[in-house]
Amino acid sequence: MARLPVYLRALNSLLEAEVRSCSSEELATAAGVNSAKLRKDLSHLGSYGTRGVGYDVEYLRYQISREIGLTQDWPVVIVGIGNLGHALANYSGFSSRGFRTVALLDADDSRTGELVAGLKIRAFRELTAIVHEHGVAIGVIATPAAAAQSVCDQMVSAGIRSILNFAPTVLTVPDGVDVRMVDLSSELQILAYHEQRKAQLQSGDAPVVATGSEGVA
Amino acid sequence: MARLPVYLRALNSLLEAEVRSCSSEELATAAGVNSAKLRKDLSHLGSYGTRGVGYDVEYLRYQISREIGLTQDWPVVIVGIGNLGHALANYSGFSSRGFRTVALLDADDSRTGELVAGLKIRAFRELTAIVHEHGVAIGVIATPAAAAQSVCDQMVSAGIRSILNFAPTVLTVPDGVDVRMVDLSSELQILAYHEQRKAQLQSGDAPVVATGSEGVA
DNA sequence: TCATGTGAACATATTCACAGCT
DNA sequence: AGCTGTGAATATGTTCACATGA
Repeated sequence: MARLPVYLRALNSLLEAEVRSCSSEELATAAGVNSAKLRKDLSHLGSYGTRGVGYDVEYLRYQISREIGLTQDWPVVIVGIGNLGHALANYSGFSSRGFRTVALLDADDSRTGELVAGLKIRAFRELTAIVHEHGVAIGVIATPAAAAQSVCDQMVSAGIRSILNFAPTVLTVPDGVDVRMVDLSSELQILAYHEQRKAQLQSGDAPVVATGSEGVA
Repeated sequence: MARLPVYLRALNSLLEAEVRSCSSEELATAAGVNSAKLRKDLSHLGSYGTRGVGYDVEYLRYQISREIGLTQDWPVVIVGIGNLGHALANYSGFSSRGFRTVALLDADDSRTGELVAGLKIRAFRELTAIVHEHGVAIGVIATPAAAAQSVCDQMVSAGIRSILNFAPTVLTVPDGVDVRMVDLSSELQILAYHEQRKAQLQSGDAPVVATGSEGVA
């Protein structure tokens, strides 16, 4: 189900190109997946295609939006307005998809009142009041790692049950709370791992199984 | 293998807490995974544990670092110095793990020379020269979606074979080039999906299979 | 005739449970 | 006695290939 947003984006760009209808093959190519996988994914939502024809782009786009829950409004709070929090607050991809940033919070009171992306930074202690006032269900953590678990705990007691965590630390949460972690450094590490493999192959090394330090025996 | 960075982070925090040795159970808890999975993952790298005892934290940390390729230096270029590129340039999690940002590039020439995170922004056209000069193998794309494919193509022809893409668009690359995509808005959408499910369950709705529009029959 | 939707085959990933080593 | 490393069992995900229906 993590692929639905990708399909949605592909459908949006087809719509921009004024494509009205498409086959699973076309949409799969645009989304960068195999067409059988796309059809199986879509068949879980219902039968929104027409055999022999394909999918109606606009109709399918609406159905996927509805399935994801984008037909409703999602108020979001962002905690930790450093460089990353700043970037997230300004990120247009959130607001354009039904996510509405209702507050920016920072533990550093000297920053309270500072204007970022059209919103005034508020004190972290206002969290609970803001969550209740706006019915916030999703919280974004962009603090340093050391603060993240505490911020998370307070989000959970304020009633937030979905958390997007950019701090490089594992968060512990009660059952019923979802956390998604985005670790920028892990992504680079995974690339480095593959890059290293490619470099080894190219330099003609045999795939290394032994460490080279065992020798004798 | 996407979990190795997580294990590495867990080992680093154990080291900070001056823990010398740990069991698979402890490390798995710290990393937020099942202990059997952790042991199986580690066994792919080699036998770095001691039966009846556990793992030496420092030794295992080194072995994982080496496996990922963090014992070598990885020069990185970041293209697109908007809010996100700015945040990435300042992100300490990169530099602290062997990744060295050697250049910040932006297509907007009016920004050339501007100082960000201690580096001067340079013109995008310098890409190839920079890649060759520093032996850059990893490129980060933080441009708007519309520019991403073109930036990607030029990275590839400059010799970059690993790309971290923050632009919300699917990139097409030749064989042998790795792309990892980080889509901030997709992450929120996935949370919204689960949140919607939780709300439905709580309000006592039966899981909806039919659309409600078929009626008669 | 054509492309969807889907069972069946295949592949990959996770978990269990215990043999083997310290 | 205790914890790793791993085969076997299970679960999940992907791809194939074709019956089905517009």
